[in-house]
Amino acid sequence: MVRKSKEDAELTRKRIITAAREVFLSRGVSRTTLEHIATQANVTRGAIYWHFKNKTEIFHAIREQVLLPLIDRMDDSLTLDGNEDPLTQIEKSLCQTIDELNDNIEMRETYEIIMIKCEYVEDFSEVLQQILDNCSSILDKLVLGYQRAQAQNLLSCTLSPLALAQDTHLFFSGLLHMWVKDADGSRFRNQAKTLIQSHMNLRRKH
Amino acid sequence: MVRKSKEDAELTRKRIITAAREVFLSRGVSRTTLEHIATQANVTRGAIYWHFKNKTEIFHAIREQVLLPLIDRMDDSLTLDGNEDPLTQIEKSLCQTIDELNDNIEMRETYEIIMIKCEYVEDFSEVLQQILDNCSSILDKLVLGYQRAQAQNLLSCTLSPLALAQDTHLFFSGLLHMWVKDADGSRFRNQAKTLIQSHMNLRRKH
DNA sequence: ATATATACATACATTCTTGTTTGTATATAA
DNA sequence: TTATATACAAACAAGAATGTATGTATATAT
Repeated sequence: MVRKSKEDAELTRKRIITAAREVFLSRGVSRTTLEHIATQANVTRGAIYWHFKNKTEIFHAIREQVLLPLIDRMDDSLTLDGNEDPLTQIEKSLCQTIDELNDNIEMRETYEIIMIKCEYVEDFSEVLQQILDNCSSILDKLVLGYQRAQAQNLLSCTLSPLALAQDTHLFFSGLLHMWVKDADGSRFRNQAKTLIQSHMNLRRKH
Repeated sequence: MVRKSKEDAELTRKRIITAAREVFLSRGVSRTTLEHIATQANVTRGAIYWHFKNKTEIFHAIREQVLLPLIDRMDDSLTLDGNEDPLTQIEKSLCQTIDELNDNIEMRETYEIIMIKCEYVEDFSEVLQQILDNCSSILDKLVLGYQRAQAQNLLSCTLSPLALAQDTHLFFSGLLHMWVKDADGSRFRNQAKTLIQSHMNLRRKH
């Protein structure tokens, strides 16, 4: 049998994406061949070429599958003003992302691939720009949070909301990178939340 | 003519390293072949195989050429207690690294390769451990600085020196990553020092 | 019921890479 | 001065990896 129903086809597509994520993770993006992915997915390269133009397109599919939902959640948790104070809100939002990394295998693997199993050249260099754009949008949300904190007189210092947001953003970028690299968890993964708490306490009045 | 003097041979070795750095930067480590490097260095693969076992060894040579001196300088500027106060000392040390990245082409290119043009799998996964070890040593130096700052009652908050050092370390890691990704300089490179200043001001009393 | 497009598998041709082997001119040591 | 090791260049062999072309069974539309 060859021809599958539409649902079956969509299923193979997803199998290919999952397989690619697994192989990318263990072999790195550049070193994995379409044959590797095909074997892992129990299909032939024919199937892959049917669903995707090339390896780069699979990479983008993996990214979208995980990143698009994440951005939405990040947006929500930083924009919605609940009944928490702004600083707690920021803290919870950061912690929530760490929780996601811990709980969501696909997200964790995707992050790991993006950060340390991929070379940003040629086709992939545009991803860098996307990452920077992404950062800008997160930064904007943080600025809003700190502005509200300032308005409510919650801040321990006179730094501008922008400066605080930039500092938090860089802190969190560093944390994510270290989180990924710290495979055994001893240095960063296990104490990520404590680090976030300290970071936020530094800007809390009193 | 084929056989060169020892000095000439050492010179070709360096030419190969420089060529490799340049090609790694533009094509990524995985996608560059030894032929690429040879062409760039105006030698044949024979010369490369004479001086290095394989591509991985060239990568390590590039890393050592830049990283070993850096670690020494970092050690010095954080360990030596000059006549500055500890917080200023930390700030200057961080700024100095940024200056180095701006001024030293080899260092800048090497950092870029290590951070976004290299996949940490197989032979390269051990580099991750080295990076983490490196971080530990920098963290230790920062802790010492903050301990002295605390002893001199310079700190604005009650956070432990360790917590402050971890926060600074993560901030600086994030900054370096963004510095590298921000090729056009608009978002991070041009204001790196301001960001460092803000970061340190956050912990200064007064 | 039949035609057609779909969802692949299989086979093929071509190009890249790598590692090794062989050759060789010449510094250098003895 | 001669022998030997050095510092490469050039040639060779073999295997990967890619993209495409072709084959084909079967959903699905008509």
